[in-house]
This record gives sequence, C-alpha cells and structure tokens, in this order.
Amino acid sequence: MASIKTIAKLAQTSVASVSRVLNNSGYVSADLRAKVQAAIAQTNYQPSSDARVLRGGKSNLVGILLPSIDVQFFGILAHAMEQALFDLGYQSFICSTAESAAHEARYVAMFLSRRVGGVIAASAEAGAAHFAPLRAHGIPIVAVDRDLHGYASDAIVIDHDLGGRMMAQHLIDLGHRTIAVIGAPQHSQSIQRRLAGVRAALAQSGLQPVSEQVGTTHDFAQSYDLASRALANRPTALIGLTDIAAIGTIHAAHDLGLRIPQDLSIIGFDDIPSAAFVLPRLTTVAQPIRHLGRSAAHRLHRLIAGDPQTQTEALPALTLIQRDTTAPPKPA
Amino acid sequence: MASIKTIAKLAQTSVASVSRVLNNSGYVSADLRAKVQAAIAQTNYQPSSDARVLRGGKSNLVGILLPSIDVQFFGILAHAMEQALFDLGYQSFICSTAESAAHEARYVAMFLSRRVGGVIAASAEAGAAHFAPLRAHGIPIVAVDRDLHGYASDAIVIDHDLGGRMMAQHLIDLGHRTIAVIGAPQHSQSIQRRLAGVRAALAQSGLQPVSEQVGTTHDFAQSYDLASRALANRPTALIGLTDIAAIGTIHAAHDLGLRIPQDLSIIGFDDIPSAAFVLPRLTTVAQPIRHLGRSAAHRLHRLIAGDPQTQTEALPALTLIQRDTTAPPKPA
DNA sequence: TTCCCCTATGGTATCGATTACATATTGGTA
DNA sequence: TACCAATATGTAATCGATACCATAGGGGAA
Repeated sequence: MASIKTIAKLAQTSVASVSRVLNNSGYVSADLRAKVQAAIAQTNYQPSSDARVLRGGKSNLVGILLPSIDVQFFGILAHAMEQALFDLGYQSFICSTAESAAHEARYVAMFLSRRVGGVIAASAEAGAAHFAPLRAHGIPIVAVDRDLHGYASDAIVIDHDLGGRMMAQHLIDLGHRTIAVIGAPQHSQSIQRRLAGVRAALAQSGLQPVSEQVGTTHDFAQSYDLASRALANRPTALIGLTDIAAIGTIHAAHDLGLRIPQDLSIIGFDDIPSAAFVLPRLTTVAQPIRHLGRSAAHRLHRLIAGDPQTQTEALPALTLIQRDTTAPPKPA
Repeated sequence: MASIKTIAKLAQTSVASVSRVLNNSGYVSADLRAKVQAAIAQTNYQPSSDARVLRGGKSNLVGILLPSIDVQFFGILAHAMEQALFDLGYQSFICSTAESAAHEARYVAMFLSRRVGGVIAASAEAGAAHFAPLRAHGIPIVAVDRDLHGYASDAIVIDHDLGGRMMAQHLIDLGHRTIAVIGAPQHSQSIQRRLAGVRAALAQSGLQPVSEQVGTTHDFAQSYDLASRALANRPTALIGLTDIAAIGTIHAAHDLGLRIPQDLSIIGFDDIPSAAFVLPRLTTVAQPIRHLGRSAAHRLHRLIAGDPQTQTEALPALTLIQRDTTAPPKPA
C-alpha cells in the first residue's frame, strides 16, 4: 500500500510537504500542491489512521456493546447510534455480546488495544466489572437503556418504572382487575424496572399480577410459551414487558381461541415496527428508540471532546399508543 | 495510556523483553516473565494495535457494508457475520450506507485509511464503482445477497430467480391464475431477480402478473400502500417479494375486508422471525440468512489468509414454508 | 583448556504520519 | 544597501511495538 513516502517520491518532494497538503497546514505553493494532489489521486492514497493515531491523534473510534443486533430494538438502536457517530466523525465497532460476560470482556480488551475514544454500552448483562479497565484508562462510557452502577460517565435511560406503570394503568383504567405479566430476558435491568413499575401501579389499585412469567430468552417462541402459561390463570388482560412478548401472546391467545380484545386485552412496550403490523394492531407504550441512540452518540461525543457541560437534555416522553388489542373487559 | 515503555520501566527491563513476553517469542527467564506480567496486570496494559499494524502486522479489521441494520433481514445478516468474524479474530465495521452512493464512498475511504483486510458488501446500491479503489489495493471483497459485477472476489448469493419461481409456482399449483406482485426496494438486485423469477414462472403457465407494484422504500407502511394498489386489480393471490411486503399486504387486505387465505392468498420471502408471528401466519420461502452471513465471513477469511482454495461450498436450499396465508382460490 | 551453542537480555532501526526546527528565497522598507 | 518578515521546502525526532543484531554468561564436547 502506498505511503506518504510513495507520494513524496511521485511528486518529487518531501514527506513534510505532502503532509502539509494533506492537512492544509503551513505553506505550500500552488504548484507543489497540484503535483502532490495528482500523485494522491493517481494512487488512491489514503493516509494511514494507524500512523496518525500512533503519532498522537485521536482514534475516532468508539465501541458499541449490545446484546445482539438481530433483535429489532437493538438493531434500530445500533443503527441510530452508528449513523449519528459517523456524522460526528467517528467509526463504530458494533459488538454483540450475546449477553456473555466472557464475550464482553474480550470486546473490552479489544477496545483498549484499538484505543477507542469512548464506549456506549447497551448490554443487558447485569455485572459491570468488565468496564473497570476502561474506567481506569479514563475512557468515557455512556450507558443506554440501563445503568452501569458507577462505571458509566452518563446514562441515557428512559423511565422504565414509569413505562411499567403506564401499561398497568391503562389496563386498570379500562376496568381490568385480573392482569398477568410476561417478559424477558430476566436479567435485563430494563425488564426488571418495568416489571417493578407494573407491580407498583397494580398495588396502588390494590391489585397484583395473577401470573408473572419472566423468561431467559427474548424471542417470539419463548414469549408464546410464557403467555400460554400465564393465560392458564384466565386473566382478562396481559402485559407484555416488550412488544415481542406481547406479540407472542397474541398468538398464544389466538391458539387458545381467545378473541382480542374482547376476551383478552394485550399491551406491549417499545413500539417496534412490527407492533403496528400485527393483527390485531398492538397497543403499546412507545419509547423513543432512535432518539435514545442519537442522544447517546452526542453525549459520548461531548465527553470525548472534554466538554464539561454534562447537563442531560430531556428525552421525549413515553407515549401510550392505543391500537386494537386493548378494551374494557367483557361484563361477567 | 500505558505503553510498552511504561511496562518495561515498571518491570525494570527493556522493551524488547516485554515484547518477548507479550508474544511468547524468544527467550525469557521465568523470573522476568513474572515481573513483566505483574506490571501488565497492574496497569491493565493492552498493546496498541495501531503500532502493531504500523509495524507491518495484519489489521484484523474488516468492513461490512449494508443498507441499514434496522431492517430485520440485514440485522440478522450483520449479526451472523460479525459473530463469525469475531470468532475468526477479526473486528468489524458495520456500516449502514442508507443506499447512498456518497455515504458508501465515504465508508470505502475510511476502510482504506483503516487498512481493513477485507470487505463484505451486502449493499443494495446498484453501482459498484466505489469499490474500484479497494480492488486496486488488492483488498478482497465478498459480495452477499448481490453480485458486484467484477469487483468482488466472490459472491455468496442465493438463487433469487429460483426463489421467485418457487413463490409463483406454489400459487399456481394451488390453482391461482390472477396473481399480483409487490416489493421493494426497486434498485435492489435481489428484488429484481426474484421478480424476474416470478414472471418467468408465471409465463411458463401462460400467465402474467395482474399488477406489479415495486416501490422505493422497504417498510411496512409503503408495502401497505403498494398492496392496496395491487389489490384494486382483484387478484386471488399476491406475491410479496419480501416478508415485509407480504405482511404489509396482510394488513391492506384485512382493511379491505378480505379474508386470508379464503379471499386472498399471500406468500412472502425471507422467513424473518415476524413471518411466523403474524396472524395469519405467513407462508413464505425461507432463505438461510445466518448461513449466508457465516459463509461470507469464512470466505473472506480464506481470501485474506491467501488460501487459494476458492471452491464455493453449497448453501442450504431455499425451502417453501407453508403456513396459513395460502390456499386454493375459492371457486368462482 | 578452548570453542561453540544455548539461554537471556538489551540496543536500535523500522513502519507512516506529524511537526518543530532549520534553511533558503523572496520582496518590501528603513 | 542592509535587514526583516513572509513564503516555501526539507531534515529529523517522535509515537508504540517488533525483530534483527549484539553482548554475555554457562555448560558440554573436543
């Protein structure tokens, strides 16, 4: 691969002058500049980031840790972050930890050796010890969709507790009293908090879930199973802690011959694209996924730039989106 | 950040010895090795990849170009590729081109300056000129889900034409004769080929689509619109060139009061997770998405390693998955 | 005893880019 | 005419890690 020397030779000048052309610094005559640019164009030369970083430049690299991007929520989140970061001049390592601590540790080691400027962690892993080395090196960490218990410089998190409350309250307001909850994955902080919110809102009305099924794997199939179990308790309404869980429930209910929403109301959380495109259309609490991603990117950028202004701009509010899966319970 | 010199000083030795410990090369006494390792542990030291690459090592970086990972299909594909590559010792830049040529060119320049060892391109962009510089530098390129017209060293592509045929044939076999087709995005090679396959199969039975709606944006909402238009022609069956298109169609049909599959049969393509979890469950032609990703990763690895063995192992066959959205047309 | 090889360790050039510094050529002004 | 500032270009140190080469002690073979 061509180096700055190659270009210098081609343009019959020194590496210093080539560097000046590359960076638009110092004095370069129009003549020389033209020759250098010609050489660059001719060889498709691109200066090595490695050399630049080594010399003391910023790496413009950031690490993004999340459980896996084949899940809609994280796919959208990752996409939003990557785009925002790219526009800010960064390149991202999007890493799927598969919720394995060993995996996560390997990625962190990689971040260190690649000298990333910062890290965004949206992983669902509960433990955060792997982040200690990053912290020790003063590498800023922004947590998204979860806290990091002291390791993160900042956290972009919606109020999951409130989210849980909103779901429960909507059902309560419709008149439901026999309510079940399902969701996954168990170890996800967000899930736990939403669940806590659900319980709190129910308790406030003197209720508690007639069934609570929290699974380890977060996909349609497991959600279907969880829902089947929960429906055995004959709730009039079911809360899915994620849209995936809620959609799994739609199927379980359908297979049991229950009509939605006449026999069973269902509410989800997230508002992933599929939520509006299942039948019946899913009522859900929408969280601003892309906004979350962009916020995290900008926050990290500010931290990397050393901007002291740490004030958190507010995230858009959670909103209840009423579609076709919730209704008052049918009179007994 | 600590460097090899820091470690050498801490362990009271030379950088050469530290390097020997790091790489398990040459001679190092047990004593010294222990001291060095202690210093490394103490500082959380990780050798700089930049320096290693600069010195002449491999970068172990690969670029992955795709339209966007917030689309299920590409999210899953990207996930499979990233995991496989990570296991092979590579780190991936997953880049969403948003199907913009300018974007793509910027990413390619970045790949060059980062000295990636190879590139996997799954972008839907039709033009491939941006890849010329990569090619010029001898950087291997593997195309996934599309050809790259001479720029790629290899292409991992299923037989989209066959896929199109399978969809059409299934409907023909059921007795349908009035068949519409919708899909997006228009400029995607895969879409074009599937469409060609559909037309070919129909033609073989003396038929042609009663409506053909190909849109630019690939999401549920636009698919809904395309379907609404296509259904105006009163087909008894509709082919969605992707599952997204098919699912959009389910909704459009539903809103028109059509029963599925009694009044309208629908078939999709891809078998994304949502396909099995819509109501009614979508009949579709499944392509081995994750397998595609893993294959591409391994192929690229072999190319980077300079393995001459270029034989392509076969991909799993496309399979028709019959669920609940297709049935014989009702007698007229 | 001498020589050589194995073990152990350190010094230093090198990769590609940036940049401080040195050098050289102008032109304008006192 | 002498001098300084602005312009233009080159030389070399530097970043972190690797690897080649040099140095040196110790043990076995001749």
